[in-house]
Amino acid sequence: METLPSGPATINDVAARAGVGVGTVSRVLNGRTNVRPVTRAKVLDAIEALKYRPSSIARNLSLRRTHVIGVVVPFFTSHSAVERVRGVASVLGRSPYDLMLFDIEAEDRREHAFRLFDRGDRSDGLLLLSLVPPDDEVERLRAARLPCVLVDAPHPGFPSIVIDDVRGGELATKHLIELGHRLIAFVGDKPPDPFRFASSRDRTLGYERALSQAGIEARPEFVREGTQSHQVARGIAIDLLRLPQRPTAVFAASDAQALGVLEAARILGIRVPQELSVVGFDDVEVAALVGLTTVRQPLFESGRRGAELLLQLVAGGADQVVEPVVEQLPVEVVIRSTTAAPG
Amino acid sequence: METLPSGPATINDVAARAGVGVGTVSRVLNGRTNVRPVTRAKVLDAIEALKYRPSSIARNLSLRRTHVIGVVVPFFTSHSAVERVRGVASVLGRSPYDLMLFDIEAEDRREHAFRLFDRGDRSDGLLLLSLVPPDDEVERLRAARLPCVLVDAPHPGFPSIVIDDVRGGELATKHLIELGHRLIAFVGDKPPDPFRFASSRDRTLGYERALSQAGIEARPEFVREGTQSHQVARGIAIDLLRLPQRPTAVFAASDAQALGVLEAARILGIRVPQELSVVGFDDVEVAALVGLTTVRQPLFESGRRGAELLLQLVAGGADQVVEPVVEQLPVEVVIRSTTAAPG
DNA sequence: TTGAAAGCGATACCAG
DNA sequence: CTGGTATCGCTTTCAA
Repeated sequence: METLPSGPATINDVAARAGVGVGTVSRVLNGRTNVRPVTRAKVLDAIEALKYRPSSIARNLSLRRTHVIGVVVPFFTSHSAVERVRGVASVLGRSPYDLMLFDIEAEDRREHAFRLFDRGDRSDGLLLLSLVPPDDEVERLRAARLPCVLVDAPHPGFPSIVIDDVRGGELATKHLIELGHRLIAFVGDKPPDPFRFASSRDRTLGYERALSQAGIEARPEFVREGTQSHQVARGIAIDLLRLPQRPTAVFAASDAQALGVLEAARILGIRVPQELSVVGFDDVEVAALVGLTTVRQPLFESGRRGAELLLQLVAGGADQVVEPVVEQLPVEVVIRSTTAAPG
Repeated sequence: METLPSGPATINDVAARAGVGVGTVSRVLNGRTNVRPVTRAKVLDAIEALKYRPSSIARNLSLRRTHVIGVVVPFFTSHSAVERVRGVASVLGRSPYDLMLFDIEAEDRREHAFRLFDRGDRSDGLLLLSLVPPDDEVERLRAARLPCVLVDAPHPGFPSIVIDDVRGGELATKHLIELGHRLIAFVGDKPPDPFRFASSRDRTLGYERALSQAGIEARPEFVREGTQSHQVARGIAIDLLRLPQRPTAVFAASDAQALGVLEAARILGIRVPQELSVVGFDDVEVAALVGLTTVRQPLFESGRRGAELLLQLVAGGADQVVEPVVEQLPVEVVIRSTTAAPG
């Protein structure tokens, strides 16, 4: 009979069976018009009979493209990151691109750096969420002409989707000031590691600016730093709320941290918002559920826009001139039930 | 001087520059020992000078493996799915495998079916979360000898990680019965589409079983079906709570739906748990935050185990005999503050 | 319109 | 030990 089917059918098998050349099969596969209908039919029959499916790997090699978009995200454990990834997925889902997820939290930094950027040929484009690549990586990315877009992190070399964190921090703090608060504390992130982007720091800046604009003296003991986890934030907040001169309001650099503050208040028997006002940042889904007043940033939208922009770059080809545009998304305070005038 | 560097350096460039054959370069690259130190040094120098990085694509083609694990997830918008993916990511992060995410919610079914399983050569293994593949796909997966593991969905052909949904539903309902409730309603999913797994249906079964065991007559008007979204569940719950004979307790097939029920109660001014008890299912993070009594299933753990099992299969090679073991993870009721004896 | 052949960039076998 | 060459499965000139 025929050659024994060792493994899945290849384009050669199809060509042989249809009695044509591989080139012709390829043309049919790619919807080229310059194929006689009769020939096309023969090829289609062979494909059907052999249950042939083209190998995307071989295709990748030949075309020098992967149809994959890489999404690099630190700390995939955070709600905000997930929300952004959702935005990305919503765009890629309607495109021919697949989504490769690189969670650098889960792996050793060195290994990651090696693997991810090994050549940049695992994906046709990279979306970096909330992290700024070190300079040497930037250089390699450019050398590899790999389209890149940053979300929630600024970099002079790449287009980026950001928000005005300073302004966000300012808005939150102003809201508290306008309610009449004067003793306002801040709970934020630790100083960032080389990879992560320091959005929290900018929010601190906004906090300080709002205070000084209102003529309120900043108290060093009111500014605390920890990690994003609400557990850690809770501990920090407990310290804060045990101060001899206790703050009447807390602005947290993220909703996760704000939730920790809320827990701390509950533990200490401090009523919110009567005795303590709390403002978060992000407006993750939980915020609405627990009635947390917060600064909303368009998380899903940022992922969506980032993906759109990246797809555009990818489509534009490697030779286009990419200007590192900075797209700024709006922020706004969403007032719910964790803030009120000081008791 | 040398050939102009059109694109990144290849293994040929390295071989030429080092004055050796490509075979030797490949050996060095792959850490083979049978290379003279001097030769190795020359190759390493050339690699360094050329900033050469091997092409993973070409590697894939030659090796016939991708070092990618595909994770197929419907409804990536749900917390439980995300939690599972986290579990998967935690395992893959410490492995040489990358994670490709296929969100079939975001794309057209037909397109998906074509793309995802086109040949199965985009990944070395597939993890299917909460969905059962249609029979023809199963056949293709087997034909392609692509290792597969199901999480939160049973199938006679593949190993799977599951929980006992019937028992979960039973436990939840029993908890309510033991509190003294007799008018217990159920809010669950719609009948499943061909793809999605019907865990909700099994939970209904458990609900019914618990009722009958307690000698409580099941009321058809107390069993409602909608979607997973809490918005829809809220609407359904409002209907339910407006019934002439209103239930004193509701068991929801997921925490998302339970949150909808909670909202409904708030809207109607019904106090929880005094006038209405609510039990959810999953124990997503939010559940703890809002104090929801729920049936805990190990979401993260299920992803973790699934990934571990899959990696094992992948390592085992294509020729091993895979018995479709079913691994069952435990469920338990977590009692918080949304359940109490009927008022 | 179509077939033959040359890449794409690695791995692996086979002599030497 | 090492170089040469076939191979992986597809796309794409280049002639015919």
